[in-house]
Amino acid sequence: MTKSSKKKATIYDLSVLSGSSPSTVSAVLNGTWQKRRIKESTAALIRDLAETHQYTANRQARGLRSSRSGLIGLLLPVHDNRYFSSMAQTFEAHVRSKGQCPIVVSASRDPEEERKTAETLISYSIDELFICGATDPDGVHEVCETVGLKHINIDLPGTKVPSVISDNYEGGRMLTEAIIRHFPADQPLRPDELYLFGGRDDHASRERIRGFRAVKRELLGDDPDGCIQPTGYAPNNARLAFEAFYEKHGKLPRGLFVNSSINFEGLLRFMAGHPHENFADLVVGCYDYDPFASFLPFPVIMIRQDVEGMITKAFEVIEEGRPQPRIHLISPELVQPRTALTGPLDALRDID
Amino acid sequence: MTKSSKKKATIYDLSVLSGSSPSTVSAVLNGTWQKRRIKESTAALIRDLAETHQYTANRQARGLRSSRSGLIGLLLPVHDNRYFSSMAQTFEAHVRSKGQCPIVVSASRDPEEERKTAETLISYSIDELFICGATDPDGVHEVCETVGLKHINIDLPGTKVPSVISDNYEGGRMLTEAIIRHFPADQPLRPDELYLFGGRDDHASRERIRGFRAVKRELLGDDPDGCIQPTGYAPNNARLAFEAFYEKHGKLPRGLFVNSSINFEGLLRFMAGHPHENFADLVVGCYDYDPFASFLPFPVIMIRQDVEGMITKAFEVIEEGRPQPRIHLISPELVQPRTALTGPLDALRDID
DNA sequence: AGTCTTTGCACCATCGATTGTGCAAACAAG
DNA sequence: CTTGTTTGCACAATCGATGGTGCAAAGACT
Repeated sequence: MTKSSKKKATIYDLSVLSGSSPSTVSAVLNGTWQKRRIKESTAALIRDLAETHQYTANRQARGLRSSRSGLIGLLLPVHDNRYFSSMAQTFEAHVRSKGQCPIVVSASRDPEEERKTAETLISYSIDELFICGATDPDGVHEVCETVGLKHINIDLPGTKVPSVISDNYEGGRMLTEAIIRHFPADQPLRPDELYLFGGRDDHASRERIRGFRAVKRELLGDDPDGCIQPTGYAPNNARLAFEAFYEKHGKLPRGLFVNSSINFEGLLRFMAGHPHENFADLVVGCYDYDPFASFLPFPVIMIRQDVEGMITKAFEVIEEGRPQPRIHLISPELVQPRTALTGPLDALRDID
Repeated sequence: MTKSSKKKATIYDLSVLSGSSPSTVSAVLNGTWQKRRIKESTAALIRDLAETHQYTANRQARGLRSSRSGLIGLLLPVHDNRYFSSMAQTFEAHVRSKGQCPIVVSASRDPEEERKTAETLISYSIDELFICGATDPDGVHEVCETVGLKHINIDLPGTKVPSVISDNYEGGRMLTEAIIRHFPADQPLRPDELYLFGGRDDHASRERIRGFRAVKRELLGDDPDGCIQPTGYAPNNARLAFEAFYEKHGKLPRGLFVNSSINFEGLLRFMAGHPHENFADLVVGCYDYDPFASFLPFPVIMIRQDVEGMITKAFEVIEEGRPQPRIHLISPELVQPRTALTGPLDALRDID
């Protein structure tokens, strides 16, 4: 077993082996060697040694010195849902293509935890932070600001730095209209038959609700307050709301605008508890896309947010110097029932 | 704006402010101060200063000195799927509860990328690496081994270090049996009507196939080779396989064992292309659980792998000194159609 | 041959925290 | 009052890479 085993080679090891100084080795291996007028032959020798000894730079040492780490952070509410996991997948691809290392962490929609998590990432000297779906983006902003960390909001906007979010108003309108139009003309939906469940008092929910109500008024002529049921994002709270409605009316509303796929899981839980109902007349619109949900036994119209578009835009905006804290809207897409869209995974090849 | 803004406080700053030496400050703030016989009053003073100046240790500096980073890595094939995203979610909770920081990265099932990614993580001096679903776990092992990094395999086993995986044989048996038994006695499934699609030549697929074939032979008396269609994991390859079958036979097999939820997406894509088929007689078993898939218009029996159990076991095993490279089997769970299980998200509270 | 310029590289401080060691002051024992 | 012990902390080396500065040797020029 060669000496190369067991401990990583450092520039000092290579310096001894090559007969050059550590700084020369460093310069050669980090690309600044031309600027330092190192001979090509010296560089070649060192590169060779680095190769055979499998040298890779210690990022902590480099980061300590340069106060940059090569890490780019993504702060998510949760991992376990197709919207956010595709966010992670897309984010990772972008970061890796820039030659940096993604670090994706979730903070459970808890403002306190969001700040704590950001602090932790900061303690690793991350270079940039993408704040996605944060409950308190401006709180996270504070902690970034005090250390001069570049950051940007995604999915839910803040007021201090730029935000890249879905056009939730337009999406809410599209989805609501699609639900209404899905009913045949001879059995049109009444205003009190179209409910919105899920979400809470955040920007996205408010905008979707605004779109929902506007379209209801335009197309159905009325928009009763009681049809808005912001139950939060927990599946079980959504389930309880459906239970309560069902208890009271003996059925679900014919038209359902579900605020997210997580809330939609609450609807599934409700349905699992009512195995003999067939929900024949039901039309569901869900603000999020999940391929399996699209093929459920009742019509499910979905909104797919343009994750790729949002991430791309966010990277563009964050590169600008000190950009204005404006909101960039990215148009989402309406997805008809029984549609299997491709996603970030399709970009990967499958080795067989 | 107080001086605390703009740049982070270091132990040197606090050392000046408190009149103590940097080493004293360090000892107080990292908990080793009792061992160093620092007076309680000195410690209190320093803790106070640290608090008001929002001191947090620079992890890169600490890591450089101690050659530990506080980072624990999880290497995934992909993020964007409920199985792996729940893996990430669960992993993260465990790591955070140990006071460390999770770093989750995906490597697209590509052996080369798996090794490269591990190298990158190593360059950040991660403390442990969990290798999940790797195509070449032993390749990753090599790179970990040379630097003495603790690691463990999950989901797909290697031969060099312990592995914690699903009991895929038993799971394959359960799922196959459940599919067969789902057909009424008067219209029993014939051996050539039960196909397995998806997966490839990895340990998990082989074991599932072994279970599948064993049960077919036991219950149906035969087990034709042609019924095994390992199409890889890409949704589109699975779709093409379904397409081809349909082309040839004018219908799908009545019984379908789909090797993963990603492959199942291939089935959806196929179905989207055949909108007028109703697939009335179809029974699908899927080796993975997705709540939405469970409620599709045909019976879908699923296997939920015990992610929480696997992660917990993996943490136990990795704590043992130099454990044997044995395989730990974790039993998966059979999930009947129309079942909405709770997941890692339910452990989070929802603030309203 | 003497001066000036360029080439090629070595030296050393530095980033922030950790940790082994040394040592004065306070206290105890004789 | 002297010697020995404990308390409480400061000092300084160290982790690995970076980058400013300095300087000898080689080449150019007069």
